[in-house]
Amino acid sequence: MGQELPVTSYAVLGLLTFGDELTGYELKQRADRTLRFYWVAPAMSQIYTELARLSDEGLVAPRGEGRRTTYAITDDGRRRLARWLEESPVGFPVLKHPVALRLLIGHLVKPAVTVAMLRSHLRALDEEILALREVRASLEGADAPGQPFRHPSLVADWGLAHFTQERATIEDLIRRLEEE
Amino acid sequence: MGQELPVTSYAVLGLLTFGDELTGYELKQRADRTLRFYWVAPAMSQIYTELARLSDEGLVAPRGEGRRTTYAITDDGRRRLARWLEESPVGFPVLKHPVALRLLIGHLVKPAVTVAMLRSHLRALDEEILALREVRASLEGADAPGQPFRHPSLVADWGLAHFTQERATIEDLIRRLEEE
DNA sequence: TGTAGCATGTAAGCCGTTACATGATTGA
DNA sequence: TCAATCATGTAACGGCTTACATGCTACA
Repeated sequence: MGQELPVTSYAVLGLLTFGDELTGYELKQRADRTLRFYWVAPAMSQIYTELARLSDEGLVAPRGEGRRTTYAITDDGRRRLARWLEESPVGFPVLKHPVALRLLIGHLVKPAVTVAMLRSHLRALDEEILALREVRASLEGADAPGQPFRHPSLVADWGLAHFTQERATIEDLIRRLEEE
Repeated sequence: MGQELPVTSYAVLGLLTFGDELTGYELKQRADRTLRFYWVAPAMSQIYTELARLSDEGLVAPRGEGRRTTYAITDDGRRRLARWLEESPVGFPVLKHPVALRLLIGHLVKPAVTVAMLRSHLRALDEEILALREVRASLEGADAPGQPFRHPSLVADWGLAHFTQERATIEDLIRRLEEE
């Protein structure tokens, strides 16, 4: 016990710090709803792998027999997360942006192809913004300083600002490409 | 020949569409300088793996014997890239943002810890902005519509806007956290 | 009664990293 | 002449995905 865990382990563990205990299945849903915006949405099978590992390390405690096992974070888990936050190096964000990648080599295709791609990305962005707004709305009422969803709501606001700005940039790019 | 390649293959291949031919070593440098901002900076060994694969598929042509082999994109490679741009689904960006992830569970540590992390990220951002500005500056003079670095400069501008906006958001977050 | 959602896993395999290994060339 | 940089690979392995497999429960 005690080796360095992959960041995704901490991410999953972090999802259990909001006062409830969840099944693997529910954890996957929470990850899809929130974590996916700034980390990843691990595959179902990956969630179970993480839960097994976290369990082995005593960072979560399974409860319930047979089908439908829920997991709660332990005191050790909470301490371990806090230590991770305090001591481990943070690292710079990694962005894998297929739209930017394709724009880079836009000289290989007709401008209309690039513009169509950007428009399609705009639609995808709108959907993401909508989904994130819903998440943000669901945190309202418990998002003041000191309340349980304070930090999640800060992150959600950040995400919304990010998407909104990207939306504006894409629109600007379309404009510039169409002028040519 | 002709199976779907991983996106990173296309990314590496794309770096060879700017009129020059490079060694694996030089390709790595170019990736570190530019690709890393919106895709990844593949490890040296990965570059060589990609070059072997692209070579097998006839998308790049090696030139030069023994030590120091340069690679140029072939006509097939250019066609393949164009087809990829036109036909394959684009996919939404994936962001792995350790700062956002840690902010999410900020309730586990003293506010000062979170603020310190954000400040440190601010410094990292400044370095990235500086590096990207240099890249952008190096494209000047060939960045007008129709010129070879038109698209790379569009992407660089986008990246700068993105980092600048993130910088402002982080400063705002620090302000909000310090008010408490 | 049957279909969608809940729930839990195993196996194979790809992508990519780190570590290791080797040697030539250039310039202080 | 010695260190930094250029240059090219191989091996082991970790993280994560996709595909496969199984079965219960709620509800229309």
